[in-house]
Amino acid sequence: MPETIEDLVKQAIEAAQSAGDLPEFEVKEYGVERPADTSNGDWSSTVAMRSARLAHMAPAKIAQAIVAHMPKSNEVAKVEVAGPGFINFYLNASANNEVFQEVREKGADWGRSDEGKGLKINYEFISANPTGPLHVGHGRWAALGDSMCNVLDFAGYHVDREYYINDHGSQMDVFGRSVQRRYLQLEQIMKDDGCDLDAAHDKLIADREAYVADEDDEHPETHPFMDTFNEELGGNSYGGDYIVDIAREFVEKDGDKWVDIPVEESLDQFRERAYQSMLARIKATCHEVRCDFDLWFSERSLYVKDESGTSQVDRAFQKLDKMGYLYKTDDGALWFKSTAFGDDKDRVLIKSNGEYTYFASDVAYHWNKFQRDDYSIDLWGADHHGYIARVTNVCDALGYPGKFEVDLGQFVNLLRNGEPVRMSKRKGTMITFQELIDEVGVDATRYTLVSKSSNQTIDFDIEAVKQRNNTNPVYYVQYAHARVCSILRKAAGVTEDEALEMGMEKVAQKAIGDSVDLSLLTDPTEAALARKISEFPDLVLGCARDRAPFRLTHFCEELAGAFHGFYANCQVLPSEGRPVDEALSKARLCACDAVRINLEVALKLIGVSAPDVM
RNA sequence: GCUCCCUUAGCUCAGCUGGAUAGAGCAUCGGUCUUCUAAACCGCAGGUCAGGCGUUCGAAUCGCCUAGGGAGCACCA
Repeated sequence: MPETIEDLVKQAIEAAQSAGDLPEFEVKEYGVERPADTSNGDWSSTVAMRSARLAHMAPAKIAQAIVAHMPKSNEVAKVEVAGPGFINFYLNASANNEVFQEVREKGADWGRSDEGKGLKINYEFISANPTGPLHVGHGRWAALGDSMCNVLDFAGYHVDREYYINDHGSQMDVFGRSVQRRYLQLEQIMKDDGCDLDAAHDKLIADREAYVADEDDEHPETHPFMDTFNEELGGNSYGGDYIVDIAREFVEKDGDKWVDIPVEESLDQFRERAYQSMLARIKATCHEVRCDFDLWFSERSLYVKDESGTSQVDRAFQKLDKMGYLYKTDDGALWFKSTAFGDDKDRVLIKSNGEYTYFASDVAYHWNKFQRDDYSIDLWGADHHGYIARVTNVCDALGYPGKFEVDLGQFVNLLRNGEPVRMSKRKGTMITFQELIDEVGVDATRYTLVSKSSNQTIDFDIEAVKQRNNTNPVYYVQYAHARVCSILRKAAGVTEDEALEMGMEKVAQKAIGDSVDLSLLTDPTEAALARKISEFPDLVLGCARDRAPFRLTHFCEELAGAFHGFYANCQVLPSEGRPVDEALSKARLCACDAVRINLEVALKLIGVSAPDVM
């Protein structure tokens, strides 16, 4: 429809110019948009105001000249000049309502486009270390990243979803040693107390709880195991309960097999198997929140030597070196000339002790991405913003300028009844993302986490998001969907079970039939519904372009609101005391079905379910 | 000191790449179910868009400055 309006304006201007009512000038933008207020029409053009300077005429005069030469159209009922020079278009009812049938024809593809023309985008997100469970912040990246990928896919891009596993650095050893220590403690307790594994496990957890509760370390006698654990690992350890849980898996599988083996000899076992266990938990959580990846990329793989004896990191360095972007300092460290691209300082790739930095991996990793995809987007937490310049610069240096983008997300504050949930990294206390979704549910969690602009910090109040009432927008939207389904079932004369079996598509078809006269829909709430639905394709494009999936939640609420308003104002099915003409009823059912489809499509994009019954 | 994000109604936030009288939801108050799901609808009230200067036909939106809040400035990952 915006194209139609733009075309009409274009023709009108040309006609006005050849008639001599307007001077010759070049139009850059026709400024076709939807007025915020419906009383200003269905579509509007600001071309007159935009052209005032070029035409040397008052905007209102230009607008009048354009309107005077406006060609007739079957779809436009009225064109008016308003305000300082707006040209407002009022569509006739049937043109406005056609969108209901259009949605039904397109079904799950309503709003899909090929705007991206299949450009291959690599979208990397979450990428949490495999040394601990996901927390709420990661949950936000899951909700945001997955929704963003859905939107990009829907807008015609080819999206590769990727999780980068930081399984290479020294934190992996720390992780392995932590599990190893806990394993030895479990075995020790079982031996000393003569108890079973459950009791030993409970003892360690209780010891940990005492440690966490003992804020100023005034009662060390209540947590001897935690203190020994910290002491033995020199404070370089992971303390969370999950470490004990993983250690427990070792006891279950291997018994006391490792007790008398030197710790350095069993470390590989503990590190590797604990890693796999943790990764499996992370994958399970991601899957549960409907966030699945195309590739779990291992950082280690970048260091594996091929037949030629070089790794991906080696080859990436060679490439940079050939272009003159690397240099060594006397202490043996290897540097990337990030300042050549405007960074504050150069960045270390290999430390003077010979170890590779995290950045070294990232160089090879991003190079790897560009060999597979056309464009790379990383979703990072706001605390990593200082890291953007060096990676961007390395992508430039590798020959991919303008192909790398970072989307930053601000943090999540976890609250309960308005009070901050206390978490201590030192003490290893936190609420995991898994615990969060267990408590509040996937739908409410995802909806809440995606519903705000990514550069806004979120206050996630557990008790508020748990509320199953009108204070929670996710249920407002889902309720609208369930209501629509209920009407369609009733119209088709099928039960909930039958509908489940048939699918709502067929239920709707049975209820509506083939011939529908949409021009019967003349109520303002019906017009509002059509208008809201017709905004959807443009909205999806905007979400993709601006990396702003949160707008979908606003759309869902607006569409649900438009539907509830329509429902209250317009009887769909005839009932006692409220007769409805059969043709009108069918037309309204058609509108209902379009709402159903659009809500399903929009909710699916943000990974939230659309229940048929509530 | 430098970099990034934020500041809009009592609260939580929109405002779609500068447009018409700045909008929702929640909370408060007042109405609406014997009738298609009241998890809903309708209505009242609520604002110096943090402050200032500038850009122009037009600024919550763009630029500069100031104030306040958050995050980051590693040979950690």
